[in-house]
Amino acid sequence: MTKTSPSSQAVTAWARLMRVSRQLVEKAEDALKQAGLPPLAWYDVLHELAEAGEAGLRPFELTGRVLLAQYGVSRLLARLEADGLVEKLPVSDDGRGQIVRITPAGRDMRRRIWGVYGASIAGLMGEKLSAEELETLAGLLGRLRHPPARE
Amino acid sequence: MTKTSPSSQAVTAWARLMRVSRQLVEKAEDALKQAGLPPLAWYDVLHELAEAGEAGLRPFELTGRVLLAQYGVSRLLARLEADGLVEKLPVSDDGRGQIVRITPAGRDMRRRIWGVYGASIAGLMGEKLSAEELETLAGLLGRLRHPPARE
DNA sequence: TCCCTGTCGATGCAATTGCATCTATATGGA
DNA sequence: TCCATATAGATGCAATTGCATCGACAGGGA
Repeated sequence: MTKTSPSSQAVTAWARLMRVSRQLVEKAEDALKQAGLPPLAWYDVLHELAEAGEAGLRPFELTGRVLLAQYGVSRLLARLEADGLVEKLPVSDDGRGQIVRITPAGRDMRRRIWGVYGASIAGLMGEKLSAEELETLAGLLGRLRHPPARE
Repeated sequence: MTKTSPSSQAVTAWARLMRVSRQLVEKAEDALKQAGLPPLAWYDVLHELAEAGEAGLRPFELTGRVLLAQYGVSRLLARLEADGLVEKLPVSDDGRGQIVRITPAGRDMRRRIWGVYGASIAGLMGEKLSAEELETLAGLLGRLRHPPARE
């Protein structure tokens, strides 16, 4: 049976987590928008595809990695393809599916987004906490993951 | 001048923060939805208004406290009023404004949401980390706030 | 008093998101 | 083989959100 009433420490930590995470996302998104760059979700997808390399990824694999619903991935990929940042290839052994691969233009866009996004991260996190504190934070957050997770 | 390239620790902590916070919000929202209750934003507003008591709050004060844009507050208050959870009163010394006050039905709704929301917090945070760890987490998150903040 | 500028709150419209469902293909069992 | 069920991905429609702007009033200076 699960406890139904949270401790005061849990409530405080929860409130901070909610507030701070939303503030930081907002800051990072603002910086991108101001630079005339697409939103963070685009970066996430381009990043995953860049890591996947020439082999590419199936859309359903992406759905698992970025925190986006299936229809969100479908629509985002449509936009990325329309902008020439990714390409869709048929896959031989499954007629329903496709392979999505990042294009050179996509890699370039990823780099440009990172220029701004990375600077935001440095300013919002790197300047506020020491390397040790950041590791502590990451460790604690890791233990809150759902599902409890593979390291 | 601000650093433009984040440390690996900063990137890891950032990624965890983004992922975990979104997962937890999603879990909490799902629980509310499944219980047939309104979303978290409703709770935030009802909570602030409950704390403000009979004096109520001006909408622009709410805008500052909950992380919602001005038009978001305006529209949410319209819905809450339509549902009888809050009431809007004219304010004598400022003809543009209004005072928003929670109603008994609003207090009741807040309690009902808390029954589910509090249980989510207990399950998602209280069960995963000790009281000390929660305090550490809250402390670290607090130092990431924007603006750097009044304690 | 009369503007000019600023703030409060609301809203029209476009873009985005969520939900439900659809089509197409795969897979396994009778 | 044929059917029932499951999975991949797309999409119509409704609800929500963001952006820009509006109307109403406040506050100050000339």
